[in-house]
Amino acid sequence: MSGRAIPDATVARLPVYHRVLVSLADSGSHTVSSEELATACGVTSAKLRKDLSYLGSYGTRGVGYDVQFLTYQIARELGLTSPWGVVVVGLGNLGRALVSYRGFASRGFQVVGLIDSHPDVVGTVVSVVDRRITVQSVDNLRAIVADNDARIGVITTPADFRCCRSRRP
Amino acid sequence: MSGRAIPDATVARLPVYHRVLVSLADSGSHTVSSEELATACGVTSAKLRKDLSYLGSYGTRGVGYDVQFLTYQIARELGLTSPWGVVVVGLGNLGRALVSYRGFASRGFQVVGLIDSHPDVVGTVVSVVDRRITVQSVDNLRAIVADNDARIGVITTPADFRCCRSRRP
DNA sequence: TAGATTGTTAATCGATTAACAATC
DNA sequence: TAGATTGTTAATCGATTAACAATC
Repeated sequence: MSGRAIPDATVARLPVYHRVLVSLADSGSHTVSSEELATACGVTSAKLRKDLSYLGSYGTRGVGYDVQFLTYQIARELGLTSPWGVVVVGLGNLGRALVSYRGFASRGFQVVGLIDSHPDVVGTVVSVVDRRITVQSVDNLRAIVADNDARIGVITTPADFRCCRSRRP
Repeated sequence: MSGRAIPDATVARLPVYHRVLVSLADSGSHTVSSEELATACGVTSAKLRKDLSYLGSYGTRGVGYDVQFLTYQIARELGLTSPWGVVVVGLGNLGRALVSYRGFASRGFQVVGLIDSHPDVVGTVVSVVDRRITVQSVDNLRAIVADNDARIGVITTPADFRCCRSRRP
């Protein structure tokens, strides 16, 4: 099953299934049928079973799916089992608000680098959820990304500044 | 052409075409070929022409499309020619920041109502871009929506509060 | 075993693509 | 007219659906 490509339309629905499964687990469900899960996700049970079949055979005929196990398998497929590294560029009000937001960590994102252009800000230490990170110059961006395998960049600079820089690279 | 249903996949791409056309107009283009526009939108020219053909025949063979005219036709199809009414519920920091954000108005949204639960806030007048609107109680929500033909509700209340209310309707 | 539910099949449906006639 | 580009056709490709054999 690992060699086959999963259809785009299926991949697009996996996050929905994952979210609904997490909330099912929160409300105490241990097992769920394709019919129940499909209804909760707003799709048909046939489509849901077809989608899940691309991941593998994780259900039990006559019983349904184990909520924990299926949640994990989808998370694994989506690359949610290890956190995604994020670099935040721009530590104004918005940037500082974002890095202290605990919702990122709980959803599998981890801030691994902070960048700012202002000399007074570079070198300062900022609290990021459970750690403290030193703000660095944009000159170090490439190294930060490489060292931490960062995959996502969040740009929280003023709009006009962003504009300026992209026109004078 | 007005009777036929436009495929979902096409409708999903129209906002992209619209945005790119607006920026082409900003940069002074008067005419654009399907090849140029498609490249700028990240699709193939065949797909673009097929998509546009569902709206009508708005191009000129041998020449291309008039940027202004095509922009307008897509805007009309998307219902962007008259603003969408928005009601904002919750006038804390986030709600107040949103209603004063000029980006909504320039993108075809118009705040037509403000709701808050706090008795001290109800009855106060808030500046909304170019007008001033009186904050009302949630009891008036239905009337506000009906009177202004509001189509979008933005809920900017604390998460736990939102939770509470949905469990005790 | 009997009932329930999955995983898969095959048919249908919708979207994409390449090619080109129409035509400015 | 000659060159360019649209709008449309028909073939291909991918997604959805309903049905049901497999099996817990």
